[in-house]
Amino acid sequence: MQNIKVAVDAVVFGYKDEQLFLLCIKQKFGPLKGHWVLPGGLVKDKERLQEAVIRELLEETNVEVEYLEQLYTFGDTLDRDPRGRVITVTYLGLVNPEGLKIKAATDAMDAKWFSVEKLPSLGFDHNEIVAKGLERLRSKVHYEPIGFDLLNPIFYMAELEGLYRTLTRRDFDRRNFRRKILRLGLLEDLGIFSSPGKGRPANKYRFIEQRFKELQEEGFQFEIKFS
Amino acid sequence: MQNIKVAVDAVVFGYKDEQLFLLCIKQKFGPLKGHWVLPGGLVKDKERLQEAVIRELLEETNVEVEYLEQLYTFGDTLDRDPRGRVITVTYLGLVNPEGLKIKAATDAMDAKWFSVEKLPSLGFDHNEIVAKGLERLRSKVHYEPIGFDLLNPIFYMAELEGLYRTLTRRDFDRRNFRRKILRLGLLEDLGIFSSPGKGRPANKYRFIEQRFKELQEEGFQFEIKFS
DNA sequence: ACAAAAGTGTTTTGAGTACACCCATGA
DNA sequence: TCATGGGTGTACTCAAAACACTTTTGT
Repeated sequence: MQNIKVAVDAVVFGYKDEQLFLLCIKQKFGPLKGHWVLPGGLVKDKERLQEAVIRELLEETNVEVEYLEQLYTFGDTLDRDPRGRVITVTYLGLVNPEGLKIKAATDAMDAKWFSVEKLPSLGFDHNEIVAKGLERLRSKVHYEPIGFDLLNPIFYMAELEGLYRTLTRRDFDRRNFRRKILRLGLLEDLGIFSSPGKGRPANKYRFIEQRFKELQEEGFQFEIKFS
Repeated sequence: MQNIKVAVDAVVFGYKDEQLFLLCIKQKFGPLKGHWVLPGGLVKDKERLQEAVIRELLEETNVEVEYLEQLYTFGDTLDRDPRGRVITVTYLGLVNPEGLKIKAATDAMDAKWFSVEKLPSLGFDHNEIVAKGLERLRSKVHYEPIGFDLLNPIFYMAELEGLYRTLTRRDFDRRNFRRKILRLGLLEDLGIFSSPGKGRPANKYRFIEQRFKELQEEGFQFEIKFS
């Protein structure tokens, strides 16, 4: 008779000011009490996997994600928990700046956003999971328009540019990036908005979800590369 | 107390003569007795997931794969089996022509290679799993050199070309493909071999695994695209 | 000699890159 | 007016695409 438990864990990223953040919670019970870990928990018998992730995220962090996809299933740590073997189906989630802010308020609780550059040592094999999530995000951003889920629905070109700079960890020409991403025909120019600071006021843009879906039907492949 | 069982299933592809084949087995017991399904089964308590796949493949089909990677975890069919909920971690496997032949001999048993073009209706949600596997294979072949695992270690350029034609379902210029793949610097020209049929005898080539790993370290990205 | 398949060469196009330059605001 | 960042234009490079052509075998 098989004795394996099934859990879900979420690698949720947020973005702000050229920095990528990871959502963590502080363990309250169990052998890892006091350690930081990823949000997650056991799946209920009558619950879909993705539902379980969304539920745990709400319960533990009060965060709602903009984007969610299955990442990988980790199940090779045979003796992680003395009470029995656990395999965990992990998900990659993205929140926009709203989600990021809300959480900052509940900061005093047991959930916190960590800069990806200064991650603490997480419990279980969660650092490994984060690595997988980061890798997925960083590679996927090249050939799927998921970066937009980390921004406000309406954004400045410089923000999109900064996001890509942060995620790809590459430096590229501002002007060429602009042209490259505009040529895809997926951004709507919303005209000039109030100036955010110094210099000439900038236009804001919007990702045209609908247009993307249309193009996708025709076999279009989103792609943005850097030298 | 959670009551979920964990299984693995394998989507194993082979290739021959411009055709892609899928490995299936005929169910001997249970409610789906007599139906074709993917090789797989329950994971043992002290067994890694990938080990379970390899074990099941050997037990059920006597096939050894050349390549194996985790595909996706299906767990949303809450009432698939009356005896309880099962989530299944699926794997994508590739065999070279050797593996394909061996199996053809055991044909009379309960394992069989089906042309992907003429797949039967599989039990459970296995057709959905195959779709996922096909999609993964077809997209991954563009940016990772996994196609070679479907060929003999030594191959004619025309074979490689046919493989890419089959997988991408696109027609492209023979000569441009040749140049494109040679320019990557990952193939060793082994010189002229015996002529396989009509026409001028062809050179054989070998994928230089070692060279690929070296380049990968330097941040090289394998990529082969078609218009 | 001819068909068939392998291998090489050439032209054209267009995206990627690296720049210089102009524009509109705040101070 | 000057500094600052936003937006536009242009020359160069090089891979991708579309071709014609030559080479080497079997029949």
